Amino acid sequence: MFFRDCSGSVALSPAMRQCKASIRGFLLLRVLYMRLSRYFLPILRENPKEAEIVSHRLMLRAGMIRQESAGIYAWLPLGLRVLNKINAIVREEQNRAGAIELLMPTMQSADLWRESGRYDAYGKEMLRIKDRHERDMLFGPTNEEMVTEIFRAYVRSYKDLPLNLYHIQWKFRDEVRPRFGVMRSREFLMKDAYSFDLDQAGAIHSYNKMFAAYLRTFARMGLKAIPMRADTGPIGGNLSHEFIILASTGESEVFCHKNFLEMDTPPADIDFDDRATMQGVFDTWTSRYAATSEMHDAPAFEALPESEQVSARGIEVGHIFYFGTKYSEAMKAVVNGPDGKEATVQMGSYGIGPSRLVAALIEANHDDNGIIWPEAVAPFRVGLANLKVGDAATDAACASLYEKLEKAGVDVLYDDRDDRPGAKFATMDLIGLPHQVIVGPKSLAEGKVEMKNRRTGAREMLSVDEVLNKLGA
RNA sequence: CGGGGUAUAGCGCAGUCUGGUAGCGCGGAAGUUUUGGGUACUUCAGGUCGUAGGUUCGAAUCCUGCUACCCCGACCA
Repeated sequence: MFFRDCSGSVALSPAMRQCKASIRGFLLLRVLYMRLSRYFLPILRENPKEAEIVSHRLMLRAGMIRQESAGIYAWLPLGLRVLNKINAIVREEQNRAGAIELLMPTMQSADLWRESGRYDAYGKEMLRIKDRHERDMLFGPTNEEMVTEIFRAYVRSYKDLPLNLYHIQWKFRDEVRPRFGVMRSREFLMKDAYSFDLDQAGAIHSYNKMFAAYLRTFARMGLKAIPMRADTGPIGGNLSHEFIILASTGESEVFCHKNFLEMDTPPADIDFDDRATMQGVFDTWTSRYAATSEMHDAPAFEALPESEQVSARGIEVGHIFYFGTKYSEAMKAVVNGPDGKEATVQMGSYGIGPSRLVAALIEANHDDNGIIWPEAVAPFRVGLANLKVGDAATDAACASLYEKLEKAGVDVLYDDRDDRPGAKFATMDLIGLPHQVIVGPKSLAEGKVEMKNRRTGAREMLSVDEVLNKLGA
């Protein structure tokens, strides 16, 4: 606006002119950015042989990821868009629950881990590296030590509690056998949050807050995640839940009450600061039977009426832990309490794997033709297909639709490639955008375009205005 | 970490047994054709056959070492 106003009468300085030009260039780039002919979407027509499970196959075919080493992947533009959408939801829900984002480094000093005793305990899964000065470093598999170090450096008073710090950052665990694409990779993205409280009651409340936030997070992605009592593994502690989504290709066997599939998730305006409310959420969601095979209690499960038993396979998408003073004690993270005495802080940690979630979402949402993205995480909401590039009327209709959708802030990918209709349909179905707007000379002759719902397959013949209306543009 | 396997064009594969200087399909480029569910045809480009060494007049092919990747199990966000 400012530039348009001054461009007419006022002489611009060279710097201003350059600035204006670069802004115009930026806008132009933004428009071209989502034209398929100018995008980077390396689709594979054939199935890569190494991909055993459907999500891995579809991620490779849809040009979302590329393997660079065993268990190490590059995220291509389409995959990155999904990852970012997931991260955005995770962030919103973490913030809503009172967690605060920071960013810690991937490389850590071994000394930090020697303090907690985990440098030797962690085993070969931890990637150990020496720097040029022969100092022992490591690529972090998790961050309890580092966040505790940061906490103890600054926090001295109980008045600064409770505190929950999180980041979304790449982790490395040198898995013996990475497989299933990004489902079990060595390098993976993790949202890890760490809570600090003065006492156990406070720590339980922090745990419950994350518990509720996780239920909301997964629900927003269209996933029904079931919290299951879990083993704590090398993190330690005695209270822990895994969040599992049911999928036939899941890695673990799970058992639960069928009611989980119908339970309501906490609303957005629930009071995260009210202990009773949070405890209520926790109690409700842990009142029914739910366990992974490691924690399975067969007699208790079989005591349920058979019609209420669900025995299935599941994918772990989140894991939360309350471990008390395991790290704060070893690393001397203490605060002065109201009584003037030093108290060792109570901690918990809370992980979600966004990169794994991408695969899990595909496992839960696909058909023979490809991926079916839930709206909330779709790389683009709308796919606009021009069935006859070069036809003036079709080109004009697409350009107009494209521009209006863009202006309304609708994520749209415009397939303007000079290609056969069949190829475009196949591409759209493969990459799974929720809405397809199909524009060709036949329907256009009647003043209509076709809108197809990827999930239901339902097609409607609509006017351009009706399409814009439906998409909220 | 145990067991099994693979490595030849961007992807999927044949050729290896029986040594003679590399081929098919898809994809890519150019063209003609076609235009509402991966169109057909023509032409073209693209490979030091994972790597190092050995045997041989000659190695993708035979021998040895190494590396990478995949699968099955035991382990894990």
